[in-house]
Amino acid sequence: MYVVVSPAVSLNGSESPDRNPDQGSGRGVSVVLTPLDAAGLPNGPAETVSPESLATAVQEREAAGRPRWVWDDTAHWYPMLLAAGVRVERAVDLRLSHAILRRSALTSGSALAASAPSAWDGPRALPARQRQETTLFDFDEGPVPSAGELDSLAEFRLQRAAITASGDPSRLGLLLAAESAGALIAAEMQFAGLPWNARRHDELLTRALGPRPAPGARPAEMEALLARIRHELSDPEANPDSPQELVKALRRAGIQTESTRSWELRNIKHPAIEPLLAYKKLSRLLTANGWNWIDTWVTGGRFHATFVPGGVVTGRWAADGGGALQLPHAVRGAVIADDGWKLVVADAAQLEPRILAALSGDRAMAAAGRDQDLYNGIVASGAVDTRAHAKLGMLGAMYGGTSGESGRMLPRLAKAYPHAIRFVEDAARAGERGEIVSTRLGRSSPAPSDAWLDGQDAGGDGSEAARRRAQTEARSWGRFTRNFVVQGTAAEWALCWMAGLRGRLSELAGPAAALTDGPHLAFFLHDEIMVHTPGELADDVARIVRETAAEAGRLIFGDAPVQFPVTVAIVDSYDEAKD
DNA sequence: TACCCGCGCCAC
DNA sequence: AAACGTGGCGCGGGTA
Repeated sequence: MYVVVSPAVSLNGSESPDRNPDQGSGRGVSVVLTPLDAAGLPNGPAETVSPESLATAVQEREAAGRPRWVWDDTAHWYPMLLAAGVRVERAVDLRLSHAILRRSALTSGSALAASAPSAWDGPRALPARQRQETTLFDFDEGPVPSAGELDSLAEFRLQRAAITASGDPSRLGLLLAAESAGALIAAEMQFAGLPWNARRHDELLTRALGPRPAPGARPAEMEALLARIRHELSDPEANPDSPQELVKALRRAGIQTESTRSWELRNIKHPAIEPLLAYKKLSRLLTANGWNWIDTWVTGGRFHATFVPGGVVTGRWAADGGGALQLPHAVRGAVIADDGWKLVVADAAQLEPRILAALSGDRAMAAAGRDQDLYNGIVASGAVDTRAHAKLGMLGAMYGGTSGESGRMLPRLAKAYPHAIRFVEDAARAGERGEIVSTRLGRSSPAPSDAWLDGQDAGGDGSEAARRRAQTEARSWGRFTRNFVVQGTAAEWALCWMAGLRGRLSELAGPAAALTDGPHLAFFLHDEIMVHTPGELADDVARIVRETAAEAGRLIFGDAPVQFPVTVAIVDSYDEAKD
């Protein structure tokens, strides 16, 4: 059973749907709930409810039969339901699904793929704090649509038709279910927030930087380092906050450097370098995750990150605000479970090479990862001599690295794991030819831009410079498609993992407790998840985390002989979880 | 004042 | 040792 949730639109246009109404203000249009069968045909009476009574109506239907809620944008509808204490089990996010189906090679012949760009290709609903800062619609392509174009019933039927007619409905069906579940999870995680102890964070900052300085002033530790830098450079004006000025100051002191990047400075022998590197480290901590960050992002002991499902072309999530996907290890000690609660932190071990082994059907690589660290398994097979080399080589193979240690490992890996290496090489060659590549479940890469295609044309019969530029661009796009298939399929695995985990957590404690009263997902980072749970359930959660990881592998790869082990830590503080 | 871009660095 | 994928973000320094 599906129920479409859509704004009521009157024919005279006096009520127009607003994708970003002021939540909770009472303004906004009525909402229609339309029951549908799997083919998209009505199978019950539609009901019109006021915005104020939407949550109650959803709650009632959820309790009665757990329908699959169909709406244009989870980021628009679900936060207000969550704020009212309503959790839904299943949903279809039409906007996220549309983005996948429009581009997928599996649905290239569908009416949906052929349709003109519309509001369905537009951006997600924005969180409240950004609404005044951005225009409502900001399109990369196509005209600005009228809001009335967002006809969720029609779009749902278009999507069902595209999926049914695709060569492999089960793959796309799984992908869209996982993507939509991810949208629910993202909203729930933002609602619950990551437990964040501002006092502990302040202690960490004070230990590293000194006490919080007055606004605009440097912390004491940075001031002390600055004095040392200036002394060692014999330059009382040296300014490490400006790369341009710093390069000049370094050159005046006889230090030849092209940039002020830490890795370049690290190779220079000069007494100013050590305090300079320390200064840069502290400066980064201060500006990115210092006291201002706490003031901006921590409220009520929680960091309410905005996760953006589908925000990355490969299908990875992006984040918006607070740098949620780049929380530095230096402040993870401030992530502390509530009293009597635990953090269950789980990390998929060597996820991407395992994904590659499964994608390519490379039995030797699958064997290398069986019941052990995959990189150690590669060493044990005799292909390379150390774990570091195995890791470097595999990352290079998946990223398209050619130089250094990584490039030197490639021939050995290609010999030991020919199927795996050929798989990524094929993806790279396809990209270089301008072709599209797809993940296991059917998310396809974007076509190269017109500028890229023009460049390739120009390289064919143009000057030597044009030819070289074309080759450089071709190889660059090849590195993108090479990585796309692995990173994108790893993202699918992670979505399936999370979706399965979410379901099992709600079974464990009951759906009523699943928002914040019981074990719930609190954080996600590409191949790592965190559950905030009452302490007495932590062992159960840890077991479920492992089981759902294995299930995700079976869902996507069937009985492929590749394991997907996870390292699980039950801790009070995020920094106790080993990386 | 508002915007834009390059730099550098954080995460995976 | 630094070149090889996906991102976000704050800053300095420039422009409109």
